[in-house]
Amino acid sequence: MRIAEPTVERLVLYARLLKRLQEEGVDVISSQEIGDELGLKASQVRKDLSYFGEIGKRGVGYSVPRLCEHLQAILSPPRVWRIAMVGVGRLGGALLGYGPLQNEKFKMVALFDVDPAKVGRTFRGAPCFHVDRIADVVAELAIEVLILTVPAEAAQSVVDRIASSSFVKGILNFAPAPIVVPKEILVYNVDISVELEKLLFYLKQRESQSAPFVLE
Amino acid sequence: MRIAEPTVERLVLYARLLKRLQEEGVDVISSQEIGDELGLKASQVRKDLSYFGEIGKRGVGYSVPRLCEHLQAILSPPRVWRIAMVGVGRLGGALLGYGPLQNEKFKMVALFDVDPAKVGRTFRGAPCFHVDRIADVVAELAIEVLILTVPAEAAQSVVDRIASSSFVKGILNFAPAPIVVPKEILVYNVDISVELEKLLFYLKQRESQSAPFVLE
DNA sequence: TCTTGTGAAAACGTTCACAGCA
DNA sequence: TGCTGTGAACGTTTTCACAAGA
Repeated sequence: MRIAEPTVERLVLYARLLKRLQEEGVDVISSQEIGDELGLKASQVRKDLSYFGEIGKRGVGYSVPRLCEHLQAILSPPRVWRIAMVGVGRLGGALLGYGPLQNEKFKMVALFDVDPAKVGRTFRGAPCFHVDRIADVVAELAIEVLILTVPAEAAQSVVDRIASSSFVKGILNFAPAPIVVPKEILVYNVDISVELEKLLFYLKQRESQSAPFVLE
Repeated sequence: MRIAEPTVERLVLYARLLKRLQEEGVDVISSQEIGDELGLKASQVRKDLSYFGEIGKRGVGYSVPRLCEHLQAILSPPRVWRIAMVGVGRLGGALLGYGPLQNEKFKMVALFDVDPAKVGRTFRGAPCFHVDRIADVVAELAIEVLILTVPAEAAQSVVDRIASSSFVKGILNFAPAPIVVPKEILVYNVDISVELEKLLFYLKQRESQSAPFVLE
């Protein structure tokens, strides 16, 4: 069955929350309580969880350890993904050491950059290659996922260089630019300035709504 | 009229694209061409643009300078927002210098951290205060928007300290934690590890689909 | 003829409301 | 009685299909 993207997003949040609750020694939790914690309707929580079988107990709620394990299983990868980061600038560098991204689900096996000062060095255990060598290195090291933290102008050229080989299956794109990829490659965009623009747009809207004598 | 969030997101992408096209000296563009560039259906592009009046020419397309100006006007804020960043760690530091966030739509007027080595200093023109002083400083400097780049555990406590005063109207939350805010405050979450988890989830799904003899 | 603008239809996601079970 | 699981209703967003205009 196909699981909708908003559902997957919430599943990650449930998994995080349940892990915390388990550490706190909570035994049982209701869909209502989960919803309160995460700002969701109880019915939403129940529907999301029901896609993966009956896991709660009617009249009682969800066993925290059981639901936690269940969610881990749903979100656990089939194996450890081999991933690489392209662009070890300010943002890339920050993400390399970013706690929430230190994860047992993948192994950072290579870095790529154009800066001669970085190429040849090793950062947090991952060797840095020149981007010009990306096609070869991706094949040699069997890299499956790329984290793209290059400037907008460079994003598409990186994609083009790895698109022909069928090693890369997914890209997490931080570049503020849309990238065109073959449909075999799955792309998620994290576009920081788009999020900020959206926030400012709706703040503007709210402001003009509350302002008197302005019709829009 | 209320504009749907997915529409606003695409408007930002249109604005970016049109700006580039204008610099390249392109004169006219069709909804089909815009769609091809951004991976959207032409009908989607037309519907989005039509919410703000008839801007194209039938049989011809959209005038690039005209559409560009139109989009700027839609997305332009009523004034320069006064914003602050809470948490000048690895990620916060990277965002401070991040090109796409150097923006004439807002001014970074303050930073907050708990690290004594940072408090009292100035980074990129913005003075850094101790987080304990946030309630006062937000009021003094009339800060309207916060960028939250603190650890997950600290996010809610920051919010609680500024929630009572009605200065802060929006928060861009990078902490991998849900935050509870009064409904007057608008929150956008940028949760990097959630995006990566979603990518890995769907990669897993694709893999198990193509694998033979596995029914799921 | 070509491309926009737009109602209507379809697809998608959320919420409701209640049956079913502890 | 209380809370889950779920079909049906609802609301939202996307896509279609075509009339209207350059």
